[in-house]
Amino acid sequence: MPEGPSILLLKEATKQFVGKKVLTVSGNSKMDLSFIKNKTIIDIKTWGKQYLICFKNVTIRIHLLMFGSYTINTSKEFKPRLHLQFKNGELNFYNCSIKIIEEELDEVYDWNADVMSDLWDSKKAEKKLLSTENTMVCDALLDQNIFSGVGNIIKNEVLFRIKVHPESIVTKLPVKKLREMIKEAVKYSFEFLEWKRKYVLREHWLAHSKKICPRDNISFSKGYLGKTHRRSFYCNKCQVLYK
DNA sequence: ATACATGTTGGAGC
DNA sequence: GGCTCCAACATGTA
Repeated sequence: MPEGPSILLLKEATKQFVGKKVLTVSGNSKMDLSFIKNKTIIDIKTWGKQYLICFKNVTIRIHLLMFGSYTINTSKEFKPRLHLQFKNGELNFYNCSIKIIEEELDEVYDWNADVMSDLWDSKKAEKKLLSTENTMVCDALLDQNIFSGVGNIIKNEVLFRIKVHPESIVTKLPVKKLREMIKEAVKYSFEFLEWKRKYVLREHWLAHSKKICPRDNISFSKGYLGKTHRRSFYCNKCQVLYK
């Protein structure tokens, strides 16, 4: 489930644990995380698709990858990768990737690259995009160093909205189009967030996993494009190829 | 019911 | 070293 907006919802739902002390740590993670027992969560942050549980001097990074899931104050039948027990409540993560971060987060993360952060910097994104060489827009949108939080659904929807073919080369886009792409990546992410919150995300898809272009009423093309080989749905008629 | 997917990482091979 | 491909992880959905 997790593109950036979904992780923001996870953050919202777990803010209740900030200030709480971890009473028990368990799970089937290969990593030894017992050292966070009796530590207090001082903050919960996100960077794109990454969920960050902050303790004094250390952060636990959770990435839900493609099929990760979580439960709050309930549990599933099978064993979680990570279970955190609090005095009132619990937090469980399943099938996720876990990392321990000991560095200062500001050293690890470029907050300006997170499309949903208050610190998002579109000018900086533009600079990064202009410094790419021979890069397709379908790959650029998925580049977490440029658009942290953007995933495949957002990619497909943004390109459809701005009428750009996924195989277009970033540096061949007119500057106006490039800026439109940057702007729309942010705008769509926030719309995604609100639709997801109301469980109506899917019904708002115009391109992703669709068969027919709603603008031209002709078949969408489907391909595993770019270096990332991720599914692209696009209309050869209304989405312009800049090459 | 078989195949595929909202993602990333690390290693092999060139 | 850098690029690309591939397997691996694992579950919900069509």
